[in-house]
Amino acid sequence: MSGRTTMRDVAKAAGVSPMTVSRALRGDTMVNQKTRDLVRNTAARLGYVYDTTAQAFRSQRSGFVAVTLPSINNANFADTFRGLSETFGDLGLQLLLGSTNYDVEAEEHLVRQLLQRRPEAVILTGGYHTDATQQLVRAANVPIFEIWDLPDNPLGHVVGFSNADAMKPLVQHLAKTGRRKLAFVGASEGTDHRGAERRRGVVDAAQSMGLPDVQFVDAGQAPVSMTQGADAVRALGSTLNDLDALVCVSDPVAYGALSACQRMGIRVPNDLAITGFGAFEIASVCVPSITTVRVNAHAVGVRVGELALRIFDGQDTGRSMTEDLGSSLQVGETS
Amino acid sequence: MSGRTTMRDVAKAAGVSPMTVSRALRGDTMVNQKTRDLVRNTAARLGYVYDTTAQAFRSQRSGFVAVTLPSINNANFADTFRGLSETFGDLGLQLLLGSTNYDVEAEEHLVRQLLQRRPEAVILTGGYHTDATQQLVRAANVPIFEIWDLPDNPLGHVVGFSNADAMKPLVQHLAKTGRRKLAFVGASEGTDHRGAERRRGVVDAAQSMGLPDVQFVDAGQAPVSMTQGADAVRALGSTLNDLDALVCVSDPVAYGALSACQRMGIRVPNDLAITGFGAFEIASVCVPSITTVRVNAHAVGVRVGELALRIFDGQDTGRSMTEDLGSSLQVGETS
DNA sequence: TCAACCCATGGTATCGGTAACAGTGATATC
DNA sequence: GATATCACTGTTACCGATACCATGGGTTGA
Repeated sequence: MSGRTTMRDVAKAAGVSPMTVSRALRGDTMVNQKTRDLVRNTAARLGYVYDTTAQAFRSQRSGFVAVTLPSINNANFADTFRGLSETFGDLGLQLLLGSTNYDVEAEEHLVRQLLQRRPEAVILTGGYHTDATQQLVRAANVPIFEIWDLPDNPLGHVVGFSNADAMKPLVQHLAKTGRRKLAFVGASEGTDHRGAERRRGVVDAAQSMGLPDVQFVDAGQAPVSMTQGADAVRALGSTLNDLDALVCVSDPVAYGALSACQRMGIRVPNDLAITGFGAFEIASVCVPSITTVRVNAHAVGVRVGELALRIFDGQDTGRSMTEDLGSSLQVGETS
Repeated sequence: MSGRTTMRDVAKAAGVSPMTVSRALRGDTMVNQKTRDLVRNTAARLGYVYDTTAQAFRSQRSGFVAVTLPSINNANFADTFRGLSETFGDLGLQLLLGSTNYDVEAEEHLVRQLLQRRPEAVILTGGYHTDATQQLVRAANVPIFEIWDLPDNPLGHVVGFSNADAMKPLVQHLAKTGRRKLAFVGASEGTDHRGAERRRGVVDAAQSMGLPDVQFVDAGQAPVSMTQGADAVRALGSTLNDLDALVCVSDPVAYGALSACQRMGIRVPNDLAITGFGAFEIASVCVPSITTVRVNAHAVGVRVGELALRIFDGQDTGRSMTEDLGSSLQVGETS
């Protein structure tokens, strides 16, 4: 009477054992249909609410999957999360979400906390983590997924794409349309690992194509916002005249750069090309539309869920799987 | 040996009782500093990972706060979530997030699932729910918060603002600058309750100011995207010439409308005014910048956390609190 | 010297489900 | 008619932490 209604109460009211209540409510095991209905009705009548914590405790299966994202306020990561949510939801698993704010130390703290909930799988964005984080998730002894990147030494499974390789077709496209002097607009060194990879891809591609050195425009701490992108470009001032193209770390940054150019009277794409990354909605809606790189963020989430299902089902145990979902150039009006 | 390391193992290795390990690791209770260090070192050496599920079970405190949002892919809701995350994180509580996709039935399903985790508080976006949802959360007997709205019959506490009232200064501003024939661009009836409130606010304000009837432009299912906004405006065709202003349900929709106008050669604001809602970053960055309504999404999250703290501390028990955080007009270049 | 008190620690029962195994009655098989 | 098989239900013992109470040794004060 003091606490909430439990299975025991339901059992008593229905005249059966608690075990039968457990079976009737879960539905997977054998119970007479009549008994099942009786129990379910009784439970509903008493307003019984199943206690997943107790179930998780006894069965040693939390029903959780831990997910870390650099930022939740990002359409692409949100899409990935949606994909994960749908797929794992179908498996009866709930997502435990944490945001690292692009900081590996924060990620470590977060992972420590998430692991205490005994997740049945761990999904980390990116392939760059502190040593402690790596040790922790390895010791957890559950499937590990690294997403949105193709790490050299993965912790477990990988579903992503090469951020560096993704930039090659973009640079080729720019070179082919006569742009030679490029600048990369991105976050300060050391904050955004995937952004740094993209920059590396641009620098390497430019070099291999015989273009002059790629200038770096520091737009501040990750995640770089539209405003930061606009400010960084505005700060370039007349230096902009020497450039042929601004290769931005993301579409929001590219859009900020575009708006700054519009305010400064620089004609895009005539005077300057601008490119983004991520194929955010704004890239195709804005005027002029932005040349960008499409990555299927939603598919990353779905694919992780599908692989996890195969692993839980006992297929593909042991072997670490890597899925390169690739990326594709999406040419817009800014180049 | 078979399972994971438990407190018993740590206790044995450190030569103390499990009870002492429990106290030493939690840190709030009385333990000799030397013993505490010994236990902590032993735990670290053994790679012990605290089991929050067991703790939650035994102490009947899950450490969870349930949150439902209409969509995670929305900068404003993401800001609210961030505010919640920060504030509840400081209280040692973890957020359990679910997305309803603007559907009260989906919300009911979600709430049912979340309550099984025995959250210590429930936070629902909006004030419109199914009867079953209302019954469920009431029966849960924990603090309830409804956010982003000011419901007439709140379930518990409220932190938000009036979506209808927020539109009044906007319509006044439009009227004052000579715009008379307004159209509201938003989601189909019945999908977006807060959007419908905004529309009602516009209709009422226009009426009380003696403006002609406000036309409704259906842009499709919520959440209405930039693309949907652009398509809806494009579909209006020459009808646009009869209008003075497009009042859009959100900034993304307004931006879509703006881009459509730019492509159609309609001059904004000369031929047509456009307004948004939410003060998304794009509203201030784009050219021309969009007139919008600023709501402090982040503050909603923070405020809920602060109120929850007061409730948990035993102050303000019983009484239902309502916090109207208001909103403010942010005039841009599109009007 | 002894009661009163505090600090630090240990022992035991228990939170609400379910795994594992043990019945029980009905029907099928030889 | 005895046995095997099946469908269904019950009994018992936990999962890993901690609430609650007990206890031992040291200090204080009269």
